[in-house]
Amino acid sequence: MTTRPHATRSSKAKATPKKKARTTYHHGNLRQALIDATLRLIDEGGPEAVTVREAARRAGVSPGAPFRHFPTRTSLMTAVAEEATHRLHDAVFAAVSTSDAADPLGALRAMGRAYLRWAYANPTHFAVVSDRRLIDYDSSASIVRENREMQALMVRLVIDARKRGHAADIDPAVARLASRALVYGLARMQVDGHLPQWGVQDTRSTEAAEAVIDLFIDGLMRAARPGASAPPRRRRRSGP
Amino acid sequence: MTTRPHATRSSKAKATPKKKARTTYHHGNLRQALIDATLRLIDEGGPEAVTVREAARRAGVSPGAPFRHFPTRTSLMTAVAEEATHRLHDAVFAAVSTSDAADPLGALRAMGRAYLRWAYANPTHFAVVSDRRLIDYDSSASIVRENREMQALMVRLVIDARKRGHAADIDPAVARLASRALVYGLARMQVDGHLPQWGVQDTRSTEAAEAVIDLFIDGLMRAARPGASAPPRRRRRSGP
DNA sequence: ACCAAATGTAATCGTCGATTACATTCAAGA
DNA sequence: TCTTGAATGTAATCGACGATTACATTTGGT
Repeated sequence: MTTRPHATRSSKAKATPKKKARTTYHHGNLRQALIDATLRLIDEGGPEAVTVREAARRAGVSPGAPFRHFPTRTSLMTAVAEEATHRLHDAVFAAVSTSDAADPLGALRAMGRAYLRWAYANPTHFAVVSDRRLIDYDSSASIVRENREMQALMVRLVIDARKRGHAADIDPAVARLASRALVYGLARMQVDGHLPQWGVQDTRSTEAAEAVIDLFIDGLMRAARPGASAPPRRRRRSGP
Repeated sequence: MTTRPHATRSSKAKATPKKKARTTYHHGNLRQALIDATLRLIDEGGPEAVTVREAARRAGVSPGAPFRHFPTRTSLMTAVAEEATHRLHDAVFAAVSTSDAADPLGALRAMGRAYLRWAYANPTHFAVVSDRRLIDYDSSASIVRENREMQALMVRLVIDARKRGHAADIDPAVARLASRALVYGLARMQVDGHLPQWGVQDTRSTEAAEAVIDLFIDGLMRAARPGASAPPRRRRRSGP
């Protein structure tokens, strides 16, 4: 919050001269414009900096206009999270779908990498997706469903790896929690400002995070049981 | 935040009949009373629910009174984070200090466990500590110092383990990041509501998390290099 | 006993989220 | 093409909040 009124005030109208003084009475696509404006606000000052009024201002409409589309601030945030979850979901599934079906651990690695790459490339979206206090999680069927699907995919890969003898003989529940925690922790640390804030262009964050994932998958799941039959070992980054 | 005015209003005065109508003009220890009230507010509705006015209300003082002690809402949150960081710091160091100096990996495990146990037992404090957007991180020398000390301790343990040949031949930077991410992820997932919300009494969350830590330390750091000389293997939970 | 510093009160300002009544525009059916 | 109701934006309002100031009370040292 909350407020920080002076900063908000200074940026309210003068700092955004791009406001092109809409000529039509109806905006045209206010709903999406509000979502986009919200994303920009999060980019600039974090989720706490989001203000329905400011989003309306940037969309060039009156403070009450958003009410038609989003009756509460939470519903606006939830809409943003809905869009973000959908993108994350697609990125993850796309990565897994192009990986070798006979190598579930490779797919798991691809999944983790895709998740992280997305989170690092879109810290704004990730911040909204990951903090369930910001949104009305259960009110969005799509968010719940797509999250379930990602969870289920991960579970399936872990179980498959164990069946094929690619993974160590570990309690699957523990392995699952470890996988989630590792990836989530890497992403959240970045978002929460616990890691060096290198630019988006800089690949060091991504590389470090992917090294951790490789360490986890190779070392733990595979090498922890050296006698197990392992699938053909692909060199890193040989995939798409 | 941000407001949720009706809920706030309903609890403003009537729901807290314990307000003992302070007879003295001066409160006595308003500063600490405000910090305590803030912690209770976070417990009830998360960090976003914290309101300087409500904290003042619960302390039984006027809305302007906190200004003497905390000129901004952020400074109040920072004070809370200061206290929380100190407790976390002490818990972590106490755990490590009572562990075997010849077993750095055991100490690392104890460190991770202590961190997690603290976070799970005090999700409120942890939420404030971990989200640096809520506070003015650099303004608090003690927060910065104590965090640095915890970081340094972890690095020392990892390096020591490698020197003694207890840890696998892994890039220390990667191992460090992995350790941090794993523990942070476990704690943050709990706080962010991504794990089953078992009661504080229920030990399942803690047990699951500690199993992950054990998996990480035993499986990855140690067993990943089966030939390495390992310290005397203590059974789990044999320590304090 | 006195006074200055510390501490709390009262009042005020501008912003925010939420909500209503009202105005304007659009689009579907005649 | 014209009408009309639904969709959409405006204006105005309410109570709460963060911040800040002037003023009142208390406290503790001398």
